[in-house]
Amino acid sequence: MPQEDKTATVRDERYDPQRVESKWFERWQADASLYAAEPASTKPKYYVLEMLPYPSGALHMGHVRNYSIGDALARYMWMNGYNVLHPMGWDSFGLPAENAAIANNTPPREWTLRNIANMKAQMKRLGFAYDWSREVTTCLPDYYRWNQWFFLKIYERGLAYRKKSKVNWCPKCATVLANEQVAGGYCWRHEDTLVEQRDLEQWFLRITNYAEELLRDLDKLEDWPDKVRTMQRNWIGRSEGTLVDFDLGGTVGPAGSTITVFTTRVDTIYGATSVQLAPEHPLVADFTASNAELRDKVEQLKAEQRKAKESGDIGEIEKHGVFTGRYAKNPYNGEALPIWVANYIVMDYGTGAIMSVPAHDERDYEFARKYKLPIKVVLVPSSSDPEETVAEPQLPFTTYEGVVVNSGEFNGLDCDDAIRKMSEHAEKKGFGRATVTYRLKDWGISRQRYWGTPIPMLYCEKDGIVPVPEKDLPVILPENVDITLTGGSPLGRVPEFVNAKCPKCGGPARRETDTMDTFVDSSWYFYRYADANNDRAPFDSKVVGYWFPIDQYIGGVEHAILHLIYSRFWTKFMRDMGMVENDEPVERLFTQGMIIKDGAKMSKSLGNVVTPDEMVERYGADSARMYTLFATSPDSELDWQDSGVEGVSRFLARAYRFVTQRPIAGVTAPYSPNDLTPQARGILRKLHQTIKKITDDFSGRWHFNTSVAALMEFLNQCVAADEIFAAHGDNCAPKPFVGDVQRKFVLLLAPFAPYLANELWEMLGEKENLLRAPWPKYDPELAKEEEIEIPVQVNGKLRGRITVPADADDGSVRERALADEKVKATIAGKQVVKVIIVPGRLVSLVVR
RNA sequence: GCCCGGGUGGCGAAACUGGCAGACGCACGGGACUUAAAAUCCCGAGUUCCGAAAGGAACGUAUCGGUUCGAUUCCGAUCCCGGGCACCA
Repeated sequence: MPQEDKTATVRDERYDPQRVESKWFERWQADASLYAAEPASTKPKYYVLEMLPYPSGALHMGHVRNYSIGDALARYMWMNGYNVLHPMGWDSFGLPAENAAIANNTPPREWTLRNIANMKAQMKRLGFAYDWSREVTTCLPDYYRWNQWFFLKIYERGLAYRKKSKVNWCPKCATVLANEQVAGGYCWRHEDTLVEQRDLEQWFLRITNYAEELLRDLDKLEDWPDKVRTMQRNWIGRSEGTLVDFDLGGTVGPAGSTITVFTTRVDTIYGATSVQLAPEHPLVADFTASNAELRDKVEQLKAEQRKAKESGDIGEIEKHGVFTGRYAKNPYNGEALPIWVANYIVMDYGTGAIMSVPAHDERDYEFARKYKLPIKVVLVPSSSDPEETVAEPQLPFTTYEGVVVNSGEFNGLDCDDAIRKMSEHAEKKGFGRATVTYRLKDWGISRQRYWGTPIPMLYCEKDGIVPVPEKDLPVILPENVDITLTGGSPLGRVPEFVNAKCPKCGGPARRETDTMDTFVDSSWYFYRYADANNDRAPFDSKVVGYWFPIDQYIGGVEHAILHLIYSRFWTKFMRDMGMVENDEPVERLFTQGMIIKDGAKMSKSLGNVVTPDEMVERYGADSARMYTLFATSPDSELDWQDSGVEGVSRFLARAYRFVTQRPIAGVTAPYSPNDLTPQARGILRKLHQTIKKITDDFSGRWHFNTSVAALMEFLNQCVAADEIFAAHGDNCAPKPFVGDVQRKFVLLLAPFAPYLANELWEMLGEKENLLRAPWPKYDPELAKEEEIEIPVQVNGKLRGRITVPADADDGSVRERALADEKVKATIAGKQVVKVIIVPGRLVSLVVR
């Protein structure tokens, strides 16, 4: 029989991943529709998404890990009958392309597209099942034109505005630097040049309009990691407090001028002994106008603060301050408080001005001690004993568990009441009001860079700021721009780009030369996947309505804040525009751990990098992928060990042999488990336990490391039953049984090692695409153990083991336990006080 | 300083709801096959102690304490590692 001959030839062949993988690679290359999502389907939809990479040149192992998780899930969902959307794209604008262009004299576009081609080839070689017909490349006009379109919509709705704002400026480069290009306050290219802060006109998006909703809706994201939700909550930084106006008494500015301070502890305001201003506070300039000495001191404070901020330790700045010689009136008690300028007060939180209450604030206490300012107690610990005289609290006393004293009409209130009543009082009298502040700032999107989306705005001498009309989009990013020159936005040096006509008056106008932050690109790219080739709109709302929200998003935790907040913001504003119906883009989020090796994060500078290419070459894609899943659970840090890849590779070779030594092709007749030998029944039982285990892992905790371990256990048991699976094993187990075991094993392997699984699937005579083959179902009856071993504890210590039928009742288990020789010896001469039986798990005896 | 994770054999790890700690893999030791090696297959193994052996005992999940018949798991305190935020008023 020809069939037998074929079996004989494969049997001696060793598992050669290169041969197997190149064969399937070629086939998959030829079939573009293989992983295509169906536009309309009666199947339930499933949108699985992995964070798109920046095309830096080559994939690293972190990518392989990320994408192996998503790919396993996508394949599993396909096999479970879902219409799966599993796309990929390129976050391809950004600074490295410009740096590379300068270093290699290659235009950013060319450099980027070359990298994309290389990384796409790597992804294909790794066997990731992406629908490439939906590929999104953010640096191409058919994508970024929609960034521009969105910008116009945002501007129309008043959510984009222009404001002066501080940027990093290197005087030697004569250009703006991104934060990442500033190291310890110095320029990255000129290590001896201090970076300055300059005021530049920049475009901002009003994300703060959504601060409250972004915060509130975090509660809805139950399938996001708590860690990410907490990080976002902190980032938004909602804080309730009170604004209070301190009258300047006409000493400066027009009569009636005030300083507004923000405080969360208005209950302590009677204890304020000074007012502290940030060095950047606008009033400071007025105070120093006629006092050169004071001005110098303030400049010094400013410099100290800037330096501390840049080097990231504003938290440890040594507190300095200077008295301005002016006073402000505390509206609650009329006290005149000295106004100071201090280096630890920052302008970009609250109002840049605080009231200083040394007795009840750590920082104010420290400052007051240093400069010998008065310390006034207005809060004492609430005592359970009303007779007890008011204790002098240990200073500074900063908790909310206190009672207000020395505070006029508010004496005796506890903190929460005092805060409420004193805010109301201020409001009634007109010198203050309760307020909410956020740490979240509006999103500055202007970048003085070349390689980004041009902001579609014009400046006309007559008409001022004029948006580019929608019909003129896209504003194409010009090529052949010299970006090696220094001095502001590179686009500003391209006259053909800058010089334009005002769409209103037809007169000369100047184009905006800044480009957009690349986080704009990644804020909505996943909507584009749903309708990637639409040339009339960013996407069709109906199509997006079908696919959204994203069922599962997978990526690194490093994007927990910026990318994921901007994305949520973008979704909310698109919803308000009527473009989408979902409030949130992502239903479930998974953040995988990073990869370390030899105790440190894998990085080129540390020289501990393992590349996907070398892994694929040495072990094949299946082994490399499966190892990233096997080494540890996906959410943990992965400690890379080359020998671990070897282990997985050995397992795959065993799996190959397991099927090829006796491939039962095309035999699918039913068989009765009752006709099997005990050993074969054991295998069948283990098979169904393994199906359950892996199915549970996919629907639950995603501990794919234990899924792979379960496959290994199963295979080990099969290998031990050699006579069943060896050639000519017919008299040990019937063919239908062997074929059934082999097919199900291959199906279980498919999400983790797609190349090998497809090869074995074909070898078993299957013609149908493995992705469309149904995921095996486990049968609880077949998975059930007949006999189980139960430990017996005496006074909490393990003293014996008994073997009982799986369905034994408590009475017989108890009898067995007490009859066990070792147990009997231990409890001899003692009285059994209590017997605890946990069905199927253990017996615990308490004796005296 | 505050908020999250985490600490288990020689190594990577597992243990889902409080129920046999160390599954699975690596490395290691022994054996089979081989002229030999590689590959493969089988067996062993937490530590310490007792025993010639079969076998047995004690200890053991960062440290100390608590709850419980029983704790890697729950509670309290401490130490260490990683991440996030940080004079945020």
